[in-house]
Amino acid sequence: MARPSSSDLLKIDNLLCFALYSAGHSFTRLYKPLLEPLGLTYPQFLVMIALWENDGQTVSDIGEKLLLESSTLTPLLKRLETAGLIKRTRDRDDERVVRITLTRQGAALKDKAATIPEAIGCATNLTINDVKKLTHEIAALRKTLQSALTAA
Amino acid sequence: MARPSSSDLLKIDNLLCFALYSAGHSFTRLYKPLLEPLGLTYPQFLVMIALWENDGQTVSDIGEKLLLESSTLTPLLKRLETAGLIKRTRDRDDERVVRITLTRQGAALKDKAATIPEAIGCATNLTINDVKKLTHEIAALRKTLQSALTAA
DNA sequence: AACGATTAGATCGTGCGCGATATATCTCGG
DNA sequence: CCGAGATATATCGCGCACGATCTAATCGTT
Repeated sequence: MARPSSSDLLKIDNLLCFALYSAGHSFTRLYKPLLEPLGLTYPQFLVMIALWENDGQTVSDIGEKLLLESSTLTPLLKRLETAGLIKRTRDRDDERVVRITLTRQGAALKDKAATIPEAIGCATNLTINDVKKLTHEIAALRKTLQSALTAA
Repeated sequence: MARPSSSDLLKIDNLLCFALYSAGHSFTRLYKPLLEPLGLTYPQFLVMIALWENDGQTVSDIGEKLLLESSTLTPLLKRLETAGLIKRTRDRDDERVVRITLTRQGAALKDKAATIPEAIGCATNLTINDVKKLTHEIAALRKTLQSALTAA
């Protein structure tokens, strides 16, 4: 097996990072028409999923889960609050902390969202096991990259 | 093997789309300090790679390659032009078309960039073959998703 | 030649996503 | 109890990323 030349490594189609980048955007485009009826953008959908999984998280809890900064989350959460899906309340015991809780509407939205992952799954044209395997591999890669980042 | 329940499917860590989304961002963060000396952002880097591979492409050529719209590319290309890395010129034969060509500086930047993919490759902690395999799988997935999109 | 339809880019408004910085609150040593 | 640091969130500016819309150029048909 030949060692890859630097010219190979600089081809767009050989770059793992570009594959991830473009596949991620493709997913966002695919989700868009499904999320529109719920009034959610794709990142907002991810935040809602995190909350359905575990209500009452703090801003930084969500940030750790989704790998997002407060500068991204604060405006996004304000939009979700304006939409009536969540409430942002300062923690009594520590006024620095903002705790995010689902409103009744926000919690109810979960049922409408329940059908979405299956529809997306179909579009991937992969078996459930292939999806599982790929998800796991990419998540492991993300962990490796993140630890390389925090080490630096 | 049990059929996955809808509650499983709505867990963030089981979502292929989230794995891609977050791993993509992790890559961007990893590239950032390496691209800073070149004066490039990550999407700008991708455009430069496309041009190093094939100089003189049109805006829509680049858009097709990278799956980006003119509304994204036009401002980005203007920034690259301001930075002196490319030139934007209307095609003589068809004045609607804008052709993107590398300046001497833009072409020269390729040498500096050549070391980056290897540094990134190391950080993935994967073998060259694993990277290749994963890249291929994700690219195939992207193609499936995109064809689902254009079909709709 | 002429005009409707198509095409290539550009522009605009909205929503991420982040680094740098600001503000408010808490913690801890003395 | 007080001030120095630490912590949680917010704010700001910049650069994507996209859909909707605009403009200018080209193409096709008559």
